[in-house]
Amino acid sequence: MGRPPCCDKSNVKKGLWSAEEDMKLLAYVSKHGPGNWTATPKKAGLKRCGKSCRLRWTNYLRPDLRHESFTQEEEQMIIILHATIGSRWAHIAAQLPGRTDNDVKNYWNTKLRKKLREMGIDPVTHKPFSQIIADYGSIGLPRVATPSTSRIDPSRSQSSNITRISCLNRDLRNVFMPKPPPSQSLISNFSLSTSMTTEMIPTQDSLLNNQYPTWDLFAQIQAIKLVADASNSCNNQETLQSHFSIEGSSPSSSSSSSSSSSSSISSPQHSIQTAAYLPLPSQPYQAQSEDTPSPSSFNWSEYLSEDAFQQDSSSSQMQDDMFSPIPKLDFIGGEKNQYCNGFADVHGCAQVVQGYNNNMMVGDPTDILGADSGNSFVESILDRDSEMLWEFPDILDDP
DNA sequence: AAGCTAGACAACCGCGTTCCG
DNA sequence: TCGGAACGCGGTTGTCTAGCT
Repeated sequence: MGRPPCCDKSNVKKGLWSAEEDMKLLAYVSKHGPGNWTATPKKAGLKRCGKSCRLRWTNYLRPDLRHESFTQEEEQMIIILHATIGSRWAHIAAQLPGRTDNDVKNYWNTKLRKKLREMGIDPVTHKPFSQIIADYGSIGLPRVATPSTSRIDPSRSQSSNITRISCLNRDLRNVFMPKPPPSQSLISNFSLSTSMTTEMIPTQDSLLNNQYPTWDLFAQIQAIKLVADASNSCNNQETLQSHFSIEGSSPSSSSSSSSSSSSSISSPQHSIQTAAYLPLPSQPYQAQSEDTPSPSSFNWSEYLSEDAFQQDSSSSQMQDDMFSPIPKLDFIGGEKNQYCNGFADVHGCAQVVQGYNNNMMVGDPTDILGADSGNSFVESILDRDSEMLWEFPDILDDP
């Protein structure tokens, strides 16, 4: 495809806009309104192509734009949305008043991605790196030939893992995810630990086309709004926990978890699976006290000792629900937006987000990336990871 | 002070989708 | 129904600037 006709002129100016050009465009659009961008540059007296004018207006001159830096709430929103729907910048930006897709995209690329990396979280999958490695090992993907990798020699083991990491993304993308799904974490958490074949993994398109009920894009966005609203309306963490079951970890408790060798820890995988795919409970999730065994609490020992290809009843059910051609969830059916018309529906959708909150945003979810509480957020993730690695040092080797 | 580098942000490019005659 | 134009989107590149050596 060639250049659009409007941009096919050799005398079209490119590059940064001058103040004079901005004034001309602003004056014209203010008078005539946005639209008909092909004719705009000529009528406004600009030597620009229409596309460039539209972009300038959309990304910079529009009066409803906010030009100040992103707030923590916005950061959190972006991260959650990115984990949920991937790099759909326009959709993400639509949830952030006054922000453009370009703003969000740039902010993600320059700030948030780096931030997550520094926290040890893969910005693509939103999973801790070590968990990705564990997943990678647990499914027995062909490993890169490294001469006599030792289970005992940590340095060798480490280099082996690095080797794995280096090809992990490629393998995951090419073998399991031909096209990255909206949230690779949610999909891969499920798929990589079960016997599902690649054909069973929903594609991005199928998810967005409502073939899988909990993935309706609009529903997710509504859900995210709900969570955000709830977060804002909650004055303290306890209240929030009672609403959304922020499991276990106040900032103080998260650090203590690493010192014990308890074998029962929450699995990011399991919780997210539950949040994303299990049929909806009729009641909102209840906050669990630390003494009370939680239905969603998870035992890595049991999990890891299981045959990787043997399904327990819950995961089978989960799989049934997720991949049944006819959706089983009660609220399924009808128009796209119908999914989230009522609270129950929104609540169901919100579980996707809740899963993320449970596992990623322990601590104050409204303050996940702030300098003050960032440690609790990161520590809790890394604590769980290091605990897992401590308990199962071989997990990164052959399954 | 000059050169270099990384970060931030603006703008462009290419492609897919939608609109319209 | 079809084809071209317009639009929208995501990825990429270009430019400016602050900080460092």
